[in-house]
Amino acid sequence: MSQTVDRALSILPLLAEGPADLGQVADRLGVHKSTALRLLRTLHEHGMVYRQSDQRYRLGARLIALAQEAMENLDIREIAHPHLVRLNEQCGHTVHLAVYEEDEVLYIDKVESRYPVRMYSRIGKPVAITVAAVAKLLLADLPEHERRALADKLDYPLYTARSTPNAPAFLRELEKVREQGWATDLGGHEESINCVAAPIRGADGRVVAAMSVSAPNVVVTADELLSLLPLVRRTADDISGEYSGRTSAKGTV
Amino acid sequence: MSQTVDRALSILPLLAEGPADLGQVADRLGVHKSTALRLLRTLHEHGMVYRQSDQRYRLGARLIALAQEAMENLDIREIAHPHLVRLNEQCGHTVHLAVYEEDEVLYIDKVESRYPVRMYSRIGKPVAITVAAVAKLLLADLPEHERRALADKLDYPLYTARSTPNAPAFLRELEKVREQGWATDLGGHEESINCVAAPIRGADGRVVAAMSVSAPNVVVTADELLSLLPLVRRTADDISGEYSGRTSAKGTV
DNA sequence: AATGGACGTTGCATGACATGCAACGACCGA
DNA sequence: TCGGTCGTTGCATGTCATGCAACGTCCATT
Repeated sequence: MSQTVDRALSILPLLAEGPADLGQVADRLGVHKSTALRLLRTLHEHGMVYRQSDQRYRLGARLIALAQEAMENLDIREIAHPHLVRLNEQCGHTVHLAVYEEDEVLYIDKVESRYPVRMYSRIGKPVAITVAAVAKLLLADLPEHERRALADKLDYPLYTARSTPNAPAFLRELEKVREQGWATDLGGHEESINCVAAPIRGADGRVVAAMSVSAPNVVVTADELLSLLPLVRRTADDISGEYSGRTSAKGTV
Repeated sequence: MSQTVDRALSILPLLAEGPADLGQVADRLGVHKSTALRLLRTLHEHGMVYRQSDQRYRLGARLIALAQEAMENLDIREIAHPHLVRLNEQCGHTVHLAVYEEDEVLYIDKVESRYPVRMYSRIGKPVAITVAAVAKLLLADLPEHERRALADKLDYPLYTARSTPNAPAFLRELEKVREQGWATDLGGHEESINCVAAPIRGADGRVVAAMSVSAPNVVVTADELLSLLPLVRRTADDISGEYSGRTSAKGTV
């Protein structure tokens, strides 16, 4: 691996925390100022970082544009979207689509109940991996050794009293999710929010994505939300079928 | 500028067009396969590219996550600025915009008072975290354990007789601010200066920034300044709406 | 089965180039 | 006016990125 590139890329998450000046970047990288300057200049030429008026650096617009393109290239997203919209029309709640990649789970699509306009605001954000229903489904499908290794590596923040507290509890939960083929998050992330989720599978049966319906319990109780499970699972299965080529888009009404 | 980093970054827009294998990347870059391999490996370690099951590379999840953070950092100031200017035109006083970042509260924008008497502050400078109205709003929104931990860590300098004296008093004040949804600083930082502040919230309801109007009491009394509260809150809500995508900026269709 | 080709991967010798140093200029606060 | 901080630049050094060639593997073809 390349030391120079490694250093340059290390600057990006550093700047994601907030703007930083040259000296701060150099310190955090453990290199000379002039070295940091050259790296930042190169990043700047590619638009990955932006230099604001006070001369401090922050992440650049090009990064955002690239990420947009990256998401549009995910074909699961394209296939799933109309199904998510239809589900949203039927139940009225927020619908999420998420994928797993290298120790992270990301929301890649969202249909917000109250607003017809597609919102990108939260898309791309890593989800609370230890409690989110979609995360459980995606991790439950990993080979056992990977699952175990990942569970040990994770932090288990106690968002609420119902958050998954530690690795053993998480592994037990994943086992349960694996067997039943669906998952919930009942107030594990935010006290008043419940989710119910179902997996989307590829032709080989492996889970390629997961979708969920979320609603605050001031709108519907957990039981009422759970009654949507058959509908959620059917939607997920429809997407699975289309993604793996078993059915066409037109076939599902 | 660094040749190695330059080449590595050139891979990203290339992959944005769609997945590519090692040979294609090497060709497009005009380098040897082994060179391209090393660059891709480094990118991979940082999560910027992802290797899908057919061994082809595509843009990775970390890129999307980074972009998400970048947007959240970039947007608020740009969106807020015209609103701040308009508010300043209406009331004539100094207007501040601040965000919370790693145990600090920073001013990220400021519109100067039209009155000759101006208060000292600088964009990018940490605010007096224990007394500033914007700081109270931003800290009041933190999860309780973080709030408590931070309150214990802070110093409580007695700028004036009305400065917050210690952690318990600060936590009580934060609780009050949290409930009422706005905050003031009446001579807590400088004897003669009063502020009134309101929170700006993202789509998920969390406080992403705070804005305030400040004026010395030789210009307006505290009561007169407080009468501006509805206007300040309305401005903050307008910014919140635009930031979270519920409304669009004026002039854009 | 056998063979050829395409592709990813790995040590290695070479020199291109990234690095740290020191010096300079600009800016800010005292 | 002066000292201090910060960004910037030219340069000598040697680190480290590079291309080469060889190897392993997987398919498709014969």
